[in-house]
Amino acid sequence: MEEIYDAAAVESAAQEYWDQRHTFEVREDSARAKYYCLSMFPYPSGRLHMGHVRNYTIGDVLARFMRMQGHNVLQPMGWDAFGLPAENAAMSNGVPPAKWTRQNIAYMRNQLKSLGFAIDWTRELATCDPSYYRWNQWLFLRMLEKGIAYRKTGIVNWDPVDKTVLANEQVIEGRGWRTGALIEKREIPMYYLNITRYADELLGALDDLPGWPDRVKTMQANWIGRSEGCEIVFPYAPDTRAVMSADGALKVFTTRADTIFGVTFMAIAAEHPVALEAGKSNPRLNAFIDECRRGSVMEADVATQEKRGMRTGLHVLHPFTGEPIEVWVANYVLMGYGEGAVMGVPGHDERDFEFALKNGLPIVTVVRSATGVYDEVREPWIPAYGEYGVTVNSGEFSGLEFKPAVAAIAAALEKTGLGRKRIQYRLRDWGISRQRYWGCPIPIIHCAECGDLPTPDEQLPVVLPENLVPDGSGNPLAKTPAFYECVCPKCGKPARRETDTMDTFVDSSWYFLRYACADQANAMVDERAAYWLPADQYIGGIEHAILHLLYSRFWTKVMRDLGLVKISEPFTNLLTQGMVLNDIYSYQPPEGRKRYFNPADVHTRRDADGGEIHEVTTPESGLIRVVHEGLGKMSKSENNGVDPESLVARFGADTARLFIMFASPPEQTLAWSDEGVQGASRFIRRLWVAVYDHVSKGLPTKLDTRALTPAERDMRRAAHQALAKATDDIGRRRHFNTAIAAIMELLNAIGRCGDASPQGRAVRHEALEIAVMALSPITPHVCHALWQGLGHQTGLIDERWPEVDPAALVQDAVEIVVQVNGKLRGRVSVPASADEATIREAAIADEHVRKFIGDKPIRKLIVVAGKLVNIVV
RNA sequence: GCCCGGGUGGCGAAAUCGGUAGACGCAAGGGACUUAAAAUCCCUCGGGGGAAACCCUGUGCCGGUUCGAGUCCGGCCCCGGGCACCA
Repeated sequence: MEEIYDAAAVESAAQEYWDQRHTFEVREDSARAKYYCLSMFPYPSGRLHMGHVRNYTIGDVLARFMRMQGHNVLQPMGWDAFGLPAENAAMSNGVPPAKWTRQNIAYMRNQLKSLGFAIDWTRELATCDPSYYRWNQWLFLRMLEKGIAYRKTGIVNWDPVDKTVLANEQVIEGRGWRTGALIEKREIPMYYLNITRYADELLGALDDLPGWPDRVKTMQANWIGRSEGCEIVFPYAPDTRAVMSADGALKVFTTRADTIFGVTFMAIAAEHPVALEAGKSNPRLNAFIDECRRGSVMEADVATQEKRGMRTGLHVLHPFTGEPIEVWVANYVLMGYGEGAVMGVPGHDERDFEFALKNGLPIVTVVRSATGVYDEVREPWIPAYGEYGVTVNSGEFSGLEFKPAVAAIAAALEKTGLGRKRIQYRLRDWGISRQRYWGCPIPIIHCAECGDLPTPDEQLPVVLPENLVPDGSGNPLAKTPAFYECVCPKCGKPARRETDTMDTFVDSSWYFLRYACADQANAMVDERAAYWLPADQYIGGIEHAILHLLYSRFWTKVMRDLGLVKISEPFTNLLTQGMVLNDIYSYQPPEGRKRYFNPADVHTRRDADGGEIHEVTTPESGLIRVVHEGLGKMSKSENNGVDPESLVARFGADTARLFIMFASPPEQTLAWSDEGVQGASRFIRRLWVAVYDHVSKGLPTKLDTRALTPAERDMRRAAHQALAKATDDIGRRRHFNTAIAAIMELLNAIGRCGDASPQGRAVRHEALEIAVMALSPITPHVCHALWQGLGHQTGLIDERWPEVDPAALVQDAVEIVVQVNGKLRGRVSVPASADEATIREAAIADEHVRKFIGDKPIRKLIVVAGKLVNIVV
């Protein structure tokens, strides 16, 4: 082996070795245990960033580790290739999204290859290829047949200047990002997937996912949000009936039917038909409705905005008392969620309480506190008002606890047809229509006479033209007759093709199935999916904890119900990687769009008061001062990614991999800093030198474990302890940083041991082999070279993971910590086999401990076997 | 606003089931080697006191449970993620 470690030479040699032997190409093999190691595929944004390196190194460590444990390992890679950034890039530089995307894929593929991941590249896929997205279209049509896909209206952000629909990300403080125009809500027809049909199963099946982190399961359960309650009908009063020129009712859902007698107002959404009718004859109300219809559709905005309302002057009737109740329009009630109406119980709901105070509405106490905290609800609000208690002022339903009250009220409502018990989910159906170009076309044909028809299967795929360049003024597909002009499959007359495309979450909801059979031209999936799925390990960012992971679970269940797969859940084990954060710097010019600057280009200095000043030199305006917005996940939109390329060029892929794995455990959020990269590089060089020094003196004699000196036994124990720790940390705990620390400690121990005797060299040889093998999943290239340096002809990746020798771990004596009143006062060494009485005596006998006991009587003495004694005086 | 995480030295972190707080590394300071630099090796390194032995104190803040709390419970503060059209 070479004396000097040359990362570039070592890495290209190792990669060539694997490539030539097609080491990571795998076939289905029913005789071997399979291990499908899946990482979330990247969006081809242009360059890898450290979040990708972290994600794919975690996957690679597990793939290589499991392979060395004897599994048939599949680790695939692909591209989540449709999406908004390609259109944005097209707008700024005139390149078609397809070209931009494919260039990025080519570049990033090379970056991934330079990092030496054990990927089967023969299965690579990109979601923008017709051979992939045709199956989106095909399955969508099957869903349409089953009624899982359907059409209804939905609300979108509308930019009135560019006359285009904007993504939430493109709405900044209520204005369009390019035009600065105030955004309006607009209702348009869209396609939806009926995920709520699966709500119950998606919720219940979380219990069958022991390999998922609790925090993800909790988030999903809360997102689905099952609540038991009542649907209650408030019939129109005569005034409302007159305005609506029909009979009707406001329908609400509530989990607090026990408070029905506390209803003092009704709140409806601005888009509600009753609101719209009432607005026609009331200009002030109409203006308020208009105001509500502007602004954001985002839940975060709706929830934080000031709660405002205006009376309609109309009334509905209380289902029990028949009393008229005033109907208000409120900006916090959303039409898209439930029936667009809620009952207002200011006595026992905090939001209603504030609304009532502000608008001078009556507050009625209808629940008596179970703990006697209050008699009557009055200002200010206290949390106890919202708690369960016993009903009062509720007519025949007074004096009941929560559950019996709800049961009695629901039964009474059912009798009169004015309500019933119902289960409601917070989860809403998944709207998949996007008024955008760079996505999978929705395979629908609109015929003036025959209506909306599915594109016949034999005409699939509906191919997206790849040469268009969006300009920000709406979907270019809608301006391209060659795309949208078509023939009605039913009547043969000219018809118009749907120009909306699918949400890119559709693409990512099943790509992991396609990897099993990416070359299959005649079906969405084939029998190979049955071999590989479910994925044994899925790895990806915690930011996908809800949407992507929930959609993938839903999609899998739909495919199961269509008989396409046998599995119900796609991912057996989930590792949610913490985000790699970096500083965000921005500059808001007096006019136009906010610009973001990469932290690498920002210079920070201190002003006279010690405050920080951040500056960037720009070609067009010279030195400008930028604002530090804080830390955020590395993303293209905030331009705070760190390209690993320079790190790889300077130190090599192994150092980059080792550094990111050593920085923290994978689930933890990581604020980016390259401090410490020197240490990773240094450690690899030290390992190289240790192996070189060892083998340059010739290969050792055979190890004879019975003929070791105490020091040699210590060395051997250190090696096997490190192996045991690394095996457990990688295989079970997934704490790669402490596995690395254990191997560092081992190398330190090897360095301290100067034993040059034949058995001393044999022990060192074993220890070095353990260090090289245990580190190999993390730094595979250098370990590949060192393995050959240690005298092996084989490729390390084809070796079996070493076994811990239990005999090597045996210790004669153990150190026991002695506390007096919980404070550390001494340490005693006792035989490993010592019983409790011996330990107790040794502890009390310790001179230093006695000083602290003094002449005080021992009141209590706790012995923790093998660890600690606590003496209480 | 709601849901989910996190907060430990100058920095990244460790402490796996309530039992020695700071393993392993970075940075810094001191020293060795060198004409010099780099690299490498050795020593110091939470704060306070002390010549030292050692003592006191310390895991975001306030309170509690326990022989013993970074870890469990209650209340807060701050940071990050998600909130359905960024991916």
